[in-house]
Amino acid sequence: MVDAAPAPIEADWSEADNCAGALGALVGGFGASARSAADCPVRDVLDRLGDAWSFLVVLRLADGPVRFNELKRQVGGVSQRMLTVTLRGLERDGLVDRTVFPTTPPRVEYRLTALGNSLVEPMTALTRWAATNHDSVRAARARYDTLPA
Amino acid sequence: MVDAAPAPIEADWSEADNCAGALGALVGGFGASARSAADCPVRDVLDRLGDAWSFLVVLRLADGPVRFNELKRQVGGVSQRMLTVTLRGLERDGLVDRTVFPTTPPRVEYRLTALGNSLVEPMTALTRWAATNHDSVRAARARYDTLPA
DNA sequence: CGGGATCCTACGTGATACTG
DNA sequence: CAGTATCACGTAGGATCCCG
Repeated sequence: MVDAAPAPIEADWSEADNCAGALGALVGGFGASARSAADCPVRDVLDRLGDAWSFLVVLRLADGPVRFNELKRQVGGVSQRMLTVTLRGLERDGLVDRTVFPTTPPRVEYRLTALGNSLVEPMTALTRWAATNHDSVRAARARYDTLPA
Repeated sequence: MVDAAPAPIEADWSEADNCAGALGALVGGFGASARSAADCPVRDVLDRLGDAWSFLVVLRLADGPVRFNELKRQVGGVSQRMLTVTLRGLERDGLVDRTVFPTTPPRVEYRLTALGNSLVEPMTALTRWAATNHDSVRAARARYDTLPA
């Protein structure tokens, strides 16, 4: 198997207002009711999209089905193992569909599920923000780094 | 200092189409031109929002200024160090503003900058998606985990 | 209260080799 | 081609102590 236990994060959020304020309300209101990260949608879902790879893979898959190695090339910089792990995770979460063609050599195609596709739009919003404000961020960094030691 | 080197990721994306397809176009088109992660807006920005903390902190800050320990409690589960590191990162990126009141005991307030605020909306889109589809994701996981060994 | 400095460990990650 | 298995490393992150 490839990395069994995902990490048994089990802190005590009993007093935490994890899903914070206005958005907390939007999300459904947590705080005292949330027992673990899994109970907080924001965390649960974002923890997965958190790792750059998942995000990039979904983005790439938004263009249509792709084969493993093609995907690997297009994403770029991802190791075979991480791509596999990432795809398994996305598949597990029902965002990606994996199809194996019993040919030789084997052919495996990955594509977004309906659920996965519904995620593309919100992700695009963030991506667009990134594109639009990339310069501002870089400028801010430069400024910050040129300050006192 | 707190964690100097951010991580010298310097792979060779020369052939990679990092910002993928349709969104790649939207983003500005990379591929052969991109030399490092820093050149890809999606990666550059998302790598920061990637870690759950940044995302959650910004979300919380969207409700208004907060003091350090208050923020720590509200986010929940974050260690003092990580909150500090996270806030420094956000400050560096120009998303968060840090104000120190020279009182005793010290009082430090964090609030979103204009740039930070502009990020709230796209983040909300993702958050809303998470809230809406959390059940589907959990269901998918349960299904996946009950399959063949 | 806010946070800097240290120490220490787990696990994420890449490189490599093997299979069908 | 599409993985799986193994190993070895780095660093992200938690715990702690202390200072202004």
